[in-house]
Amino acid sequence: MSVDLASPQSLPEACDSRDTSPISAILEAEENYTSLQMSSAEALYSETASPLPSSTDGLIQDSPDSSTSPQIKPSTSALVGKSTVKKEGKGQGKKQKVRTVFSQMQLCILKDRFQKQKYLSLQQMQELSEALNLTYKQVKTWFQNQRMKCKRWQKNTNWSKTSNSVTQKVSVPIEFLDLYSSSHQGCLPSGNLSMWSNQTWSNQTWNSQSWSNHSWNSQAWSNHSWNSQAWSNHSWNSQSSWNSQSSWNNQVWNNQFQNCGEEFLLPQVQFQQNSVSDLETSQTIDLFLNYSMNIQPEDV
DNA sequence: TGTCCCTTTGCA
DNA sequence: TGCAAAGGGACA
Repeated sequence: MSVDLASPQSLPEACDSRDTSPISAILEAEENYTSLQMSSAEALYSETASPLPSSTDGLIQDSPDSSTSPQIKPSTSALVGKSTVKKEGKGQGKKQKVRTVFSQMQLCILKDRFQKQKYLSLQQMQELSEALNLTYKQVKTWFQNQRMKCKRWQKNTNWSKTSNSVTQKVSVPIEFLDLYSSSHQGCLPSGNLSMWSNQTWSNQTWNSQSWSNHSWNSQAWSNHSWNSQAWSNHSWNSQSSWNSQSSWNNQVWNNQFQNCGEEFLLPQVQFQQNSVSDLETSQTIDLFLNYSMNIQPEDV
């Protein structure tokens, strides 16, 4: 795949003044990216079975427990990742499993959100799914899979801690970073991708100098991030669907992640733990968009 | 009803 | 073949 998602040349539409909202712009950019990703066969398929391919369309809606999703909304375009169905054959009685391939942009936003919040309330999941043009169920499943992935990582980490305290210092960050660094690969400006590879990521790479070189500074982030006061004022615990178990788990998970080296692994000014809100979701999208367009936040 | 956990399945 | 989305059972 040689398409450069993030380069401004690839996203001319994102600068269009028709719709300046971050969501629209980012989804529009995503649409272009998806269309570029589509093979000719897929394009043909999407023509004949429009609006497929889309992870949110009929195939998903037909799933047995899709009725549990608070809402199923029709897809409007191909801006989501593609989903495929294996052509008929085995498993006549069983429904074919559809495996959605989330787009890079969707993964960026999902992972960014996950880093800040391991558990989402029903409403938050709904809003996120709407923003990403995914189904509620897909977002829920993604978060669950991600939690399991993290748990496995923690298990391996603990195991390697006890078995090899020497190599742990090196192996843990590399593995852990995969959760985060990989999530941004598709959103980065062209030419910088190598910076985000697991091999090259290091404290050395992301010192303050590197950040200033990448048009990001702490001031920009403080302008776009919620401070602790905002965080304390924003009570997502008040949501009706937020039960005590979820709340507890959320705290445990977030604490676990804070305690397992996140502050060491992540650039100091990158993703702040204290910002969890729907407003921030749009801000995140805004930031990703600006970043992908190589625009400094303070210029916006 | 959501989460955990394991498994199945599709794709690069 | 590994990864990741999704299925499904057990549990609270």
